[in-house]
This record gives sequence, structure tokens and C-alpha cells, in this order.
Amino acid sequence: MIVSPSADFDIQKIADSGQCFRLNACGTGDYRLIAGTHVLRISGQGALALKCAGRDCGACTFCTDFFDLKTDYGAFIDRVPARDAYLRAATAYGRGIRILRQDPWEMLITFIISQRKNIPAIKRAVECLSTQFGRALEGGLFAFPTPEALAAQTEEQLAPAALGYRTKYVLAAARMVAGGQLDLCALESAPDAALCEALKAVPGVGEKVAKCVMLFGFHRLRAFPKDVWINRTLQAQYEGEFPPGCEGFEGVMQQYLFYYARASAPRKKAGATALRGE
DNA sequence: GTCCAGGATCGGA
DNA sequence: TCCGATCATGGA
Repeated sequence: MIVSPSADFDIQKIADSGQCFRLNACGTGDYRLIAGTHVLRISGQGALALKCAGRDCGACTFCTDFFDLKTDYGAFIDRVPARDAYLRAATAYGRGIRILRQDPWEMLITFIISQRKNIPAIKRAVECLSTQFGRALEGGLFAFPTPEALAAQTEEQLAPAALGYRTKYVLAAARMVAGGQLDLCALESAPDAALCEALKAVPGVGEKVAKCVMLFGFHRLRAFPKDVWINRTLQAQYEGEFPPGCEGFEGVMQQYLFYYARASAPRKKAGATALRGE
């Protein structure tokens, strides 16, 4: 499958946008993504070639869905109020970022882990869980573990992932999903408020993590997670509250704000988010 | 060695 | 309802 640049698709920005922790650069300009049992390679500059299992995936249903290629993100950007110069700048800077349609279960565990961790540390923990408890895929790679696989572990067995105090949260979440108390499939059709409350019933899931799972796992584009970066931006630019004008796609705007805030911050990240072309 | 990270929870005011 | 302390660990 070939994705043209005009599709508002920038794999480098997506990889650095803090929503997907198993999408990484491998070599010059190439990226590798593990999603479900799919191993994708994204290569090329300008037009991007998406390959599943080393083969061109053609009009791949999985990629079309995963990268949300049928949604026009340029249209979202065009709807940003002209009076909001800061958001205009953020969307211009982050153009190419999309909200991926990731697995709700993986997002739930990943964002439980994310609390008080930086992105490299989150990636490391997710990879460790996958390597230890996930199904083997091609090339020595591993799928994210199933709820049943994690639910079967003890706290001691999870120790290598260095989850710290989050270990018990991860196990509790896994057991709720594996045991049927939390039916993520059924929640696909739940209203936003009901979905949010169901997620917050999981130990270790508060407002922010619930919103991340809603946005990145359930594609609820209204969900607006507020982490430390977003809160700083809201305080500095909006007197504490995101203004009206983007109803229905607030979460998409949140992602551009997050990316822009991190890229604009004083250097601490050794070029990981190096400003390009400026 | 220090500071901080895509926070949540609990106890006390 | 609000606020501060605390939680465990690794990356920068």
C-alpha cells in the first residue's frame, strides 16, 4: 500500500507523538510497527510504502483501519478557529499526525504503565512484557500479551518489566478483562461517559489514563487527556481550559498540542524530537 | 547525584 | 470537595 504525502501522513511525527509505543525507527527513514499479530514496515520518504510481513500489503484493510486513512485530518486542521493562533501553529507544526486505531486492551495496560514514566521507559516496559509473555511472531518479535497471558502471572513474574507500584494495577486489569468483569468489546458501543466510568473502575486508571484509552484505543476523538505537558500548555495559552471551537475532535487537537509542546520545550531529549526543517 | 516522567490514590483538612 | 504526601523506577 502506498500512502502519498498529501494524505497528511507523517510516520516520523506519528512515531514521536506519544500515542504508539511499538513504532520505532529502524535504519534510515524506515520504521517498524508491531500491532496485534502484524509486523509492519513503513519505508520511503514522500510516498510511504506499508508492508505487512515483508510483503506489500496492497489495499490492506488492516493498515487502512489502523492508520485511520479514511479520515481527513486536513479537514480537522482547517476547522481550527482563525482566532486561535497558538493552535493554528501547533497543527501546522504537527501536520501528518493521525490518531491511530490501536487495540483497547493494549492501550489500557500501556497507559496504566505510563503514569509517572517517560516515553522511553514506557517503551521498555511494553517490550519487556511482550517478550516475556507475548506470542512469538516473525523475526524474533513478539505480540503484546493477551489478557489471559498476563492474568496468569504473579507479581514476581512481572518484576523484569520494572513496573514498580503499577504491577498490581496491571495484574488487576488483566484479571478483570480475562475474567469478563471488564468487557472491552462490549464497550465499543458504549457512550463516552459510560466508557470512561467503566475504565475508571480499573485500579490505577484515573481520568487521564481513561481518556488516553478512549482516544487511542476506542478512537473517541472527543476525549481530551490532560497530562503534564497539556496542563502546562492550557495554563500558558488558554488560562487553564481548552476553548470551544473544536467540538467533536478535541482529542485530535490535544495530540497536536502535545507534540508541539514537547518539541518546543527546552532541550532535554537528545534530538529525539529535533526540530526539523526550521 | 538531581530532576522529572502522557498520574492515581489515600488521608486529612 | 480540595490538597498534599506518597508511590517505584529509569531516562536525561
